[in-house]
Formats: sequence, structure tokens, C-alpha cells
Amino acid sequence: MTKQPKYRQVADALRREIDNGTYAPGSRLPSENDLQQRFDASRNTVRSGLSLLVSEGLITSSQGLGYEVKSHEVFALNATRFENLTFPQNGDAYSTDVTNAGRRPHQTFRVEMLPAPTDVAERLKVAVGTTAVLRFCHRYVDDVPWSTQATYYPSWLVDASPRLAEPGDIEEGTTRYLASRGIEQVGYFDEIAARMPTPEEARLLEIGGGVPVMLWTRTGYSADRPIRCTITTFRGDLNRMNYEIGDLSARSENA
Amino acid sequence: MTKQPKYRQVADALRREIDNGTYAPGSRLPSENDLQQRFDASRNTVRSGLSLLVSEGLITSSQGLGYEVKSHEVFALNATRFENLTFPQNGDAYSTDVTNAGRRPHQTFRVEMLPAPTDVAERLKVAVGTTAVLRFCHRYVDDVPWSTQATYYPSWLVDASPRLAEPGDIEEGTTRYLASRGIEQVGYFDEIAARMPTPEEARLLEIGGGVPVMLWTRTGYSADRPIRCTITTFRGDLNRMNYEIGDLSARSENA
DNA sequence: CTGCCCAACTTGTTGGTACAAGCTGATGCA
DNA sequence: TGCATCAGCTTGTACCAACAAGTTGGGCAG
Repeated sequence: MTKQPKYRQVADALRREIDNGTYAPGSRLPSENDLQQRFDASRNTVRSGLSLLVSEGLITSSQGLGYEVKSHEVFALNATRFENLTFPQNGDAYSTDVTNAGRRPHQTFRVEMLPAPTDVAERLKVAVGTTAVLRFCHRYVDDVPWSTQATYYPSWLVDASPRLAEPGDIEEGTTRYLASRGIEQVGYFDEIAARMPTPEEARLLEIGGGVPVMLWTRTGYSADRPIRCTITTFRGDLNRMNYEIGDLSARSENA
Repeated sequence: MTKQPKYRQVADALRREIDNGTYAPGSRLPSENDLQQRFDASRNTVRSGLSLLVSEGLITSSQGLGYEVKSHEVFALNATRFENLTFPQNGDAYSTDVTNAGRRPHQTFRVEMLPAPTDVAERLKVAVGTTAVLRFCHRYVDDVPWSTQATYYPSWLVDASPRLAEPGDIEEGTTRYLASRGIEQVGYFDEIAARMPTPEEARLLEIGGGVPVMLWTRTGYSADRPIRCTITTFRGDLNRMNYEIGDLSARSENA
């Protein structure tokens, strides 16, 4: 065990005390001044150690208040139930899920037409720069920013299903609306990635330091070709994605 | 637009130049000294800006070398094909996938018996503290640490399938071995989460700043009860998970 | 020519100082 | 009583200085 730099010793000691409950989630750490004395270190050194813990997502800092141990409460999202192929849900799956969990959903909504970004165009199998319809949701749970969801529809699909391009909600859900126009989604391809947020994402989701985002890209297919591409951006600290595959009757038995 | 602090201006300017290709992936940024002059700022201020970009995962720093723009190459892992229910693969799915991608797989392996951790015990529906068998893999791709995989089996299952507790690989794959002992996995439940790595995870996966980990927890079920719990930890910057659900015949057509 | 070593670059660590800015509770005035 | 203000705490930003430690390439000794 080689000698660790002092700022790392500070971080390690505090991390250990957070783990073992000396500082419980939601409680405040000693001030920088106190920690300077405890570790016989300069303020810069103490701040280096603390910022390490911030970037690990263990604590947050607020000017004038101090450092607080983060508490995580996660919200599980069932990706397979979310958009069931055999029983498409009525209305908005997100609102239903959140309400069932006893939380309060809230979302802002917007529709625009724009050239499809490169990655979306590839997934929709259209030429880069082709116009697409973007239906964009900014979602909150109990007034906490939760996720953004951007769904792109290729223009050929919009010609056949004009309500997609109209602002305002589609009451029965887009999956059902498309089915009523003869477009049936028979399969989807999901990609899940994680990275640190861009400044834009950090702003929209009000993410502090040390919190990654999860990117969920779902491409929906009819029997013929891709019909939609949905990119959902979650706060990594508040969300978890679930997939149920195969026969899970044993899962619900005798909890 | 209020005035931003200087260290943030430094970060924003460099981030913009990384985005627009002024500094390409793999290339080096100007030294701290150069940046001090360019932004008329002290070394500490420049370092604050740079460390912001490091924690965003955009650049890395090496003592004696400088700051380098990160290039990301991702490896896609197909979670649904990985452990196919109807056609369980022969041998090791990870080695097969990596080899097929033209990369070189390498893994270290270990087996131990230990009390099941709380979260694992819950998923396996056994009492906390019950002994379980852990089969642990540390996996590399082209000698780069890629993921760790910890699979826990409940002790009742090991009694019926003793080879699980023996060190050394199970050639035909554990799924097939279990099937040969009359234990058939008929469904699984996947949970995916993202967070910043613990110091231990950062060490095992050789993760620098600004790189989150993806946690993939798969609980496998027989018709009766849970039979295994696999927790895989990935580097978020190098991996992506895919799920294929439903009929995707339209996906492979006329690429 | 070969190989070693060191100068000169890079970032890493640690100390110091000063002032700005956000928050809270106590004080005191109306 | 009620409200405004301010003192005193907190973290945020910015500067300076010095030395440690990793890397590289050139020059010198053998």
C-alpha cells in the first residue's frame, strides 16, 4: 500500500464513513473548515477530496449550505411492459406508471419538423437530412425532472398518419393511432448506453456532478421497415430499466 | 445570458472546439501553460476548466504527457441473443461474440462460496446470509478491461448440480449443464442501472474520470423459482446493450 | 554506434490569500 | 408584532507560489 496523496485520504475516509452510516443519506458533512482541522490540510486539499466524492455521485454541495450525502430513490421502468406488443396500452404509459407508483406525473410536450439527425436517419433507414417529425416530451415526477423523450417519425409515415405532425397529445396513444391507420408495430430494437450528460442535458434534467445519464434508443418496426425511433434520456441516479423475457410466472409467486 | 465564471468559459470554449473537430479524438490539447496565456487565467483556473471536461468524459489527462481528447469505440452486446432461451449457445457466449467481432477475448475466472449479499438474496428468494456459490469472471477485450461478471447460484441448486461449485470452466456452458441436470431456465428478469464507479470498480476496469459503469442484473428463473443471479459491470464508455424484441425481420433487410 | 543520463517539458499535489455569493438566525427598528 | 437588515456562517471563484513526479528527446560518455 503506497502512500496516497492527502486529498485522496480525505476522500477515502469520508467515503468510508458515508458507507458505514456515520453520515447518513440526507445528512450534512462537516464544513470545509472543520475538515481542514481534522485532516490538518489546506482548504484546497480538502476541497479536492470533496470534489472527488461529488464526481463519484456520493455527495452534493450547495453554496451557503454545505455538503450533503445523497440519498437515492430509484424509479423502475419496465421496458417490456412499457410498450407491449400484444396489448398496447391505452393512453400514456408513462403517466399510468407514475400514477400507479403513487407519484405525480407532469410533462411538457412539443412537436416539430426537422431534418433527421444522422444516428436517427440510420435507424429509420432514410437519407441523412430527410425531414422527420419530432415529438418531444420533457417529463417530471413530483416536479423533479425525470427524463426527456424524443420520438422521430419518418416523413413517409406522417403522410399516411397526419395527426403525428399535429401539436397536442394523441389521446389513445401513438401506437394505437398508427395501428388504426394500418401501421402495426411488430417488433422493436432497444439500445441502452450510459455516459456523462452534456451541459444541455444537465440543464434540462437538473443534474449535478457525478450523475450519468442513461440513453434508451428504441427503434420500432412494422413488418416492412422501421417506423419510429425514440431516444429517451434518463437521470441515471433515479432510474432503472427492467426487461421481462420468457416465462416469469415463478417471479411473482410467494414474494 | 449571465456572465459565466472564467473556468467555465475555458471549459465551454474547449468543449466547443472538441465538438467541431478543432481537436480531433486522439489528439492532444494545448498544455496548461499555453491555455493560461490564451485565456489570460491562472493555472488553477485553467485546471478547473480542464477537470470539468475530464469529469464529463471528454478528455483524459496523463502526468508528463498532457490532455488527450477521448475517442469512443463502443462494443454492442446483444442481451437477447446472449442467453437465448430456445437455442442456448454452446460454450461461452462472451468469447464467441468478441471473436466474431475480430477482437481478442481474455478472461480470468474464480469460484467461491460466500453468504449471499442482500440484493442477491432478495432476487434469489433465499434468506439473507445463506451461502451461495459465486462464479466470477474478469473479462478483457484486446487486453483492455471490459467487464466483470458475478453469477450467484443458491445452495439448493448447487446440491443438485455439484459442478457449479468446482473451480474451472464448464465447457458446454452453465445453462446447458443445468438443463442436463433437469433445471431449465425458462425466463429471466433484467435490470439495468448506471452510476459512477466505486474505487474498487474503477481499479478493476481501469476507469478514469468521467466514465460511468452500467450495471446489468439478470435473474434467471426455472418454472418454479429463481435459479441464478448475474451481475455484470461494464465500462459505460465502451459498451452498449441491445435487446431484440418481437419480429425484427424488417431490420436486417436491404441494409 | 550504443546506451545512459539529464534538461526541459508535461501534469500532480499542497500550501497560501482574498474576495464573492448564498443561506440562516438574531437583532433591532417601525 | 412584523419585517428588514446584518453578522456570521457556508461554499464558489481566482490568484500566487513551490515542489513532486512522469515523459521525452538530445547530448554526452563509453
